[in-house]
Amino acid sequence: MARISKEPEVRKQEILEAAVALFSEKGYEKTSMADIANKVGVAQGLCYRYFPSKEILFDHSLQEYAQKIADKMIVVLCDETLTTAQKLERFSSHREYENEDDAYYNMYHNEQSRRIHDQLSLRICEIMVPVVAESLKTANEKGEIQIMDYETVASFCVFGQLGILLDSKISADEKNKRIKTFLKILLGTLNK
Amino acid sequence: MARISKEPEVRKQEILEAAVALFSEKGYEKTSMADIANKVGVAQGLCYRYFPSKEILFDHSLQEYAQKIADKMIVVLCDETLTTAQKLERFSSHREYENEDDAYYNMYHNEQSRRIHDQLSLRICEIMVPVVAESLKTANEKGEIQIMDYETVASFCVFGQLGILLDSKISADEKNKRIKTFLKILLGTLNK
Amino acid sequence: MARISKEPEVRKQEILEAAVALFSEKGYEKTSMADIANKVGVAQGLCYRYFPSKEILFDHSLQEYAQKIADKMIVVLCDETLTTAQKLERFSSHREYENEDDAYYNMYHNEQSRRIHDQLSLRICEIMVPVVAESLKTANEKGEIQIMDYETVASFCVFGQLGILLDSKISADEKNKRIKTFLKILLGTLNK
Amino acid sequence: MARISKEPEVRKQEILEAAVALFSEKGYEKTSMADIANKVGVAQGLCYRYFPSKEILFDHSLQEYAQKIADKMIVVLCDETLTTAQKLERFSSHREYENEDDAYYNMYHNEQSRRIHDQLSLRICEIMVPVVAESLKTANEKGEIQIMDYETVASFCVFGQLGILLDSKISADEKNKRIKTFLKILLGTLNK
DNA sequence: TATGAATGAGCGTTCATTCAT
DNA sequence: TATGAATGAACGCTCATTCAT
Repeated sequence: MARISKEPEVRKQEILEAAVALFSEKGYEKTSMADIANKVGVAQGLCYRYFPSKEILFDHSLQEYAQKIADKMIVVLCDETLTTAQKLERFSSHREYENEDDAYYNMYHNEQSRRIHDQLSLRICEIMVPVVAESLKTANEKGEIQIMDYETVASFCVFGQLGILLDSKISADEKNKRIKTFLKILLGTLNK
Repeated sequence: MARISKEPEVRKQEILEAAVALFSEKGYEKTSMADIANKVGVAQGLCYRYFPSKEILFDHSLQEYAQKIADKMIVVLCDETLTTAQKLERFSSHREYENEDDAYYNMYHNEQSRRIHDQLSLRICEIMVPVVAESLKTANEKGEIQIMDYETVASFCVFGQLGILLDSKISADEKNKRIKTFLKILLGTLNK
Repeated sequence: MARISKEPEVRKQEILEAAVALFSEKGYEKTSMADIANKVGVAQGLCYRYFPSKEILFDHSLQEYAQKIADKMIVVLCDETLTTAQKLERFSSHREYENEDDAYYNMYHNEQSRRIHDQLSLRICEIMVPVVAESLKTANEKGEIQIMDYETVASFCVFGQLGILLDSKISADEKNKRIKTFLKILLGTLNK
Repeated sequence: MARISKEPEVRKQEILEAAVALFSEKGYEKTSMADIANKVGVAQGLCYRYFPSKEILFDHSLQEYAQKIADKMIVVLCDETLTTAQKLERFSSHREYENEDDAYYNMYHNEQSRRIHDQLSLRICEIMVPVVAESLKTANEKGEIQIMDYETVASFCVFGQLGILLDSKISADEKNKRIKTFLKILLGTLNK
């Protein structure tokens, strides 16, 4: 086949994107390196130039996706024009972070890949905790709220949402409502 | 080889136990059905009499283990001789639920099997939420605390701990302290 | 389970019937001894009391079925009230030998089991040749037709139909017509 | 092991030839993909690059062999230097189409593989019927014989031989004689 | 005669990875 | 940098058959 050379960085990213899409669609085991190479339109061997093993490629994919979702959340959190209350409002509306258009959408909605979904959720939370902690600290300094252990509170605020978000029996609207209400009370009453 | 017949229920449990042990030790992919059969001391094919596929055996294992850990937690939660404060005290001391003696110990401590660890943690939380909700309701009726949406609060209390528990950079003692402190404040201040 | 003893002959027949049904439905390889035992409602081991191996059970099944179909054909051939022409008429109407009600019907109509179909067709032909030869001899003696080598003629008459019968592109009516027409001419013109 | 790359077409053919040889020798079930790969001197997995399953490889083998035998027959049928009588003469001498030297020889002579033999015979017949029909048509136009439904006559001529050819109790010479004699009479007397 | 849990060998298939080109 | 044919090891799974009861 015609041999198309590209900038290494570009190729690497292409492979990563394809991997994310396929892992999210079919899960780790059901996705083969051949599938990924195929999707990129590239020889199997090439993937090994950029990622030494499937395992490692998978880890990068997970990180890539988690970071991508987290980045969207961070934009809201760091928007200095919003009050903490407003941030909460928007933050708990999880739908903003997903987009039917991009390759990542499936991961949240394909029951087939629950395993990946679980891991991904945890990775996103891990990324978010320090960011939220920082955000709480700033709010605290502004006098909006007063708490002592930012890390712990942030951790509860972030991971605490998982139970509700992962529960497929609750509607999206209900999820928003519950999370928002709870966080408001929690952060509000934590004021001394 | 000498042929040893057992009650189906017994055999099934034997296989399940071996599966739990091995999956927790080496992870899903690195554990083969042959490994499991070997550990039980039984022909490989026999496993398929009781579990139609490795996937299904794995799901049962996960459930089995999650339930086992959860059961230990539930004992504390339902101990009517303890006050809510005491429950919190003991509850946040996670070590009680693990036991170096049993086959399950590895799962929490083998970095090799983080994937399983993640899933397991989530499954345990899922089991605990309704139990905790019930517990909160009881406490509420006793007048110890006053909250409105037990489910949501329970969900945050349970899943909220994950961030701290899964963080390998925090010592066990520190974990206990942070969780206990946070929950005390949360449940205390939630009183109207 | 309740242990139901039956006359050996009856049991053997039961197993044979179940085997015929399943082999015809799913083919040799896709049918397991367990399937057969299940269908009879009997323990797997029991089948081995009556048939020493699956291979042998299969051979018996094929023979059983071929004989069953052949028997129906033979009835027509041996009906002394019919003339040779009439026999031809009815004989070529293959549908008479199949019956949607019985377990055997599938074999002719399940594209999945072409392999078995092929073998079965040949076995039926093998059974029919000597019978047809005898029939031709009788007709000859009556002066209806005159031929020399009954065996050869019978063989051609019987196997010669296969090409038409096995051709899925020809309708049943057309098959009848072609076979009847050909045989009429052949047998008619063989008169000296 | 030393890695020897070949043109896909070449490799595919190699595998096909090995498959034909082994299937014919030991039958479908007794031949494993490992056997085939071994015979080619190649990794087992490679076979799956060219044939997605054993089943499909088998079908191709059958077709390959049937076509090979049929091709030899067709050469005779299409030899314009022979009269129809001569063709019959040579045609019925089946031995010409088999060759102890080639890998295919066993198939006809190994009682072990009767199943394959049966299927193969039918496949060959299917290939031959239209060719023979065409040949009859040509002969007809030359005025040598006169018949109406080439297809039907061809089908009887071809499939009709099976009973005799497959009968292991008849010697090869006797088979020739019977077939030749019958066909001569049949085709001769079909003239109007 | 009948059960059905247990055996054990083998098979088809997959796939991460390598390497000659 | 890129190809893709080839490797080879392992794995999940099936199943005919056995045997203690």
